[in-house]
Amino acid sequence: MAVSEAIENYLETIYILSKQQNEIHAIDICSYLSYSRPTVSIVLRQMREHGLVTVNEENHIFLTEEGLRIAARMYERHELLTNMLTMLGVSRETAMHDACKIEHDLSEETFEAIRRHMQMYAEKYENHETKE
Amino acid sequence: MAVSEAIENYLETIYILSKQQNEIHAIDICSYLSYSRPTVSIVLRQMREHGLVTVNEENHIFLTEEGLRIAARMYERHELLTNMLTMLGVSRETAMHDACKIEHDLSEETFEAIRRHMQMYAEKYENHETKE
DNA sequence: CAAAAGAGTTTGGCTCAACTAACAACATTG
DNA sequence: CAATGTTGTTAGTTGAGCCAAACTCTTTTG
Repeated sequence: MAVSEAIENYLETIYILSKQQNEIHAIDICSYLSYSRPTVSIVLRQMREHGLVTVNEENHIFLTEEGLRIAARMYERHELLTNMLTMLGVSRETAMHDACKIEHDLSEETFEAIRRHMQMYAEKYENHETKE
Repeated sequence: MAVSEAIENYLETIYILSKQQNEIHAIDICSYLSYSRPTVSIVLRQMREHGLVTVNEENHIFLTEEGLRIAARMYERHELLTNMLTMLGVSRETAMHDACKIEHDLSEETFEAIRRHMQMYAEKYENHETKE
C-alpha cells in the first residue's frame, strides 16, 4: 500500500517509541513530533481505517503487520542514510535531520546502491584495520 | 529569501529552459512540469510579486537576480547529486529523478561534504588513470 | 467527593499546491 | 473576414496536513 510521507513519519515514530517504552499513547506521538492532539487524533483514525495501526480499549497503539513493515523500512533507511552522511563527514545531528527528510524520497535502486557502497567501505576498512 | 520547494522547482525549470531556448512562455513551463496553465499562471504572479521573475509585454519570462541565484543553486545541487548517485551505480534516469526530489531538502553542510567527497574521488581517479 | 488535570475527539478554520471550467485576447488560416 | 486555435487569466474546487477552541471521559488529588 502506498502511503504519504506524513503517514510514513507517524509510523516510524510509533516504531521508535515502541523500542523505548511499553505502552504508546497518542500523546506520546504528539510530544515526539510536536504536533497537536487533534492532528494526531485524526491521523490515527486514518491509519486505523487503512489497517496500519490498532488501538485497544485502553488507547494503547500498536502497529499492524503492514504498519510494521513500512515503519521498519523507513527506520532502516533512516539508519543507513545517517551512517552514510556521517561517513562523509556530516555531523551526527545534521545527518539525522537530513536523513529524516530524504528517507521518503529515494528510490529502492538508490538505497541498494548505497547499501553496496557501505558494504564495500566496511570491508575495506576492516582490511585496513587488519593490516595495520 | 526563503522559498517553497514548489517555487524552487519552477525557478529551476525556467533556468533549464533558458539554456535550451531564447524566449520562455508560461506554456513552456506547463509542458515541462506537466502542470495546467492556471496553476502556472498563478505561481508566476506570486513569483513576480516576490521579485523572482519579470514578464515583459510579450509574456516572455525572465529570472531576476534573486530568482537566478536560487535557480542556479538548485541546478548545481541537482547536478552534484546526479553525479554522486551515478557514481554509486544508480542509473542515470533514476539518479536524476531522485536528485530532483532531495535537492531541496539537504543541508548546506551535507552538500559541502558531498562536494569534498566527489573532489577526492576525482583526484584519486585521475591518479589511477595516470598510473596505468 | 468535588475540583482539577490529563487524554482523546469533534468542529471549524487555515495554507499550500494542485485542478477544471469558462472567459478574454490575440494569431492563424480556410 | 469569420472561424478556429493558442495562450493567459479568473473564479471556484479539492485534498493534504496542520492549527485552536471546546467538548467528553477518566483519573488524580486536596
